Amino acid sequence: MRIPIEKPVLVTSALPYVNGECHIGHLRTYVPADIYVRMLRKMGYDVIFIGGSDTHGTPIVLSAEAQGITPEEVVEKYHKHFKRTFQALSVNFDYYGRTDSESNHRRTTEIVKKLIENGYVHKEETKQAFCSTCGRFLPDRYVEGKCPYCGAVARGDECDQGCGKHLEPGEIIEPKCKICGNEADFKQQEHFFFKLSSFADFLISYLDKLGGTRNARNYALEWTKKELRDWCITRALEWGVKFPGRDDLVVYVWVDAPIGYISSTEELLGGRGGGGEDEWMKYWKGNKATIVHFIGTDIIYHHCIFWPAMLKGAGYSLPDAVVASGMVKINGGTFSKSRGNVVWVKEFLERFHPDTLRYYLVAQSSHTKELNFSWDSFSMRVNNELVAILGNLVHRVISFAYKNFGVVPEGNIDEDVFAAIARTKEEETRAVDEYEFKKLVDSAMKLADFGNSFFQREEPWHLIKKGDAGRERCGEIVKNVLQLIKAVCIGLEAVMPAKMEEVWSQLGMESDVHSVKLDEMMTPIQSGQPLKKPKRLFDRVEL
RNA sequence: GCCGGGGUGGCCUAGUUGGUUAGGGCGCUGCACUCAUAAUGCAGAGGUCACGGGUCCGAACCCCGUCCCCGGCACCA
Repeated sequence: MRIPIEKPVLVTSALPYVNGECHIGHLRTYVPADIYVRMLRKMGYDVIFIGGSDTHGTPIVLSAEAQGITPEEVVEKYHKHFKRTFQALSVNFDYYGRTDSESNHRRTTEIVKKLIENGYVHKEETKQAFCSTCGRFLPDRYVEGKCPYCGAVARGDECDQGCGKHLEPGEIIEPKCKICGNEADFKQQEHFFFKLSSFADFLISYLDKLGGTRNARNYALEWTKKELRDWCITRALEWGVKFPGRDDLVVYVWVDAPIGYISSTEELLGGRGGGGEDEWMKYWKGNKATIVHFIGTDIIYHHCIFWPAMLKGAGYSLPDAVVASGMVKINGGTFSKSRGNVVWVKEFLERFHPDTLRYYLVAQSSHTKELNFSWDSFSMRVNNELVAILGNLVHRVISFAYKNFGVVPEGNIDEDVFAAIARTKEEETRAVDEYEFKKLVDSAMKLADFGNSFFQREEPWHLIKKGDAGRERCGEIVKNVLQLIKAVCIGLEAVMPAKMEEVWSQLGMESDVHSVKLDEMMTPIQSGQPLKKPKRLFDRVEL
């Protein structure tokens, strides 16, 4: 689906939970989001790109305790880490915020109050596991015991290894705290619930029109067919956004996390432009903008069910599209830190150029499908595609041209060449509309292939030795292939911004490759423009 | 169990409304080329599209049944 060109666009990328380092699984969402934003800008859209760190919740509190530091310090450490990682990978957010910011606390409080005012929140007494050794209430994932039905080991609210039954609070036998290993018991506690059940009809019609990838919509629609249970939106915890009027409760992280999209927009636009402090409302009130969320398939529920219901209940604009990327596997297995089945981005970048990773992440599989990372497939992509097809084309042609002409030679661009470029431009545009980033790179690489084939067929290295006429025809061939390189470069800038900047410079282009529009693929390269001495683009990967 | 996504030559994979010899990549074989990072180009071998039935002039694609793989099943970031 093509989004309307007249409206401003807000693209967000899921907020990383900052209690550990960035691994390549995270990037499956951030890199395509960045590529999408770059492509939209090339296509003439007015876009802002928002991201941020998710900073609240029990895991961060526990992580802090384990390290003997405060939650603030944990958050600070990994927030910086993620921010630096994104910079290193050219994932250029217009604003990268955090959910523990003053403005997010304020916006979350405002929205929760609005939900209460509108009658969407109610109080309930529930049983909650409590560990007296740790002195805290335990979320389900930290409770372990026996299933009352089959006797198997059960966790929290589900008998996950036995009969699979859902367990009501208090049902589990011999509950233990997974943090300290001691016995836990259940206490009565007052909690607040969001009336998700009253949004069922709204969600069905909303999801029906929701753009983005099919997997997100299908999953979410499936849930709406079942009974929607009300959400418990409070936790007995210190670290978080206080529930209005209650000092002992904070809101559940999935309330304040997505609100981070709004508060980050506020922080970005707060003091900007003629719109004054309310500039952000253009994006979040009255459906005046297009909102696109990039997420992983693991959080579809929160973005397609819970979040739109909250926005609707509090009177905010609704997301127009949710783009969900498939999960990353490593060597065919699930991600596991303990088993060492993990690839850390930091270590990756010590060995390889960030653009090779950006390329791999989108070239390896279609966006909504699972991506199975292996070093073998990585080296194959780099050596057979980036080195052999793209790097080689750029290097052989610019080397030849630089040596024999020094500038872009005179000559006309062939019809065939323009036709191939036009076709590529169309394919690339369609790929963006469909959120098929693999098709984007495949299409650009096909054009590079065409360039190699064209150069080979015309044998300019023979022509150059055949007098003035030969030299003239040779120049024309070279100009044609330089035109192809220029077009390939524009399309691939979104995928490999740093590397394409190098190519752009070798071509002797004066403009900024990052702000060039897609239409320029068809603009003839200027004859007489001085070429730069070429350097290799990519090194072969030897494992 | 329920729901979703898959099962296409040795391997990975395209094929969105059914239509001429099922595309591409890796690997493999042969030839050509030397501008280029032993990179490139051209040609070739290799598939009963999981299995069984059905609809149709015609099905990888639609319907029914069977088998196998993966993921989700809610308060877990």
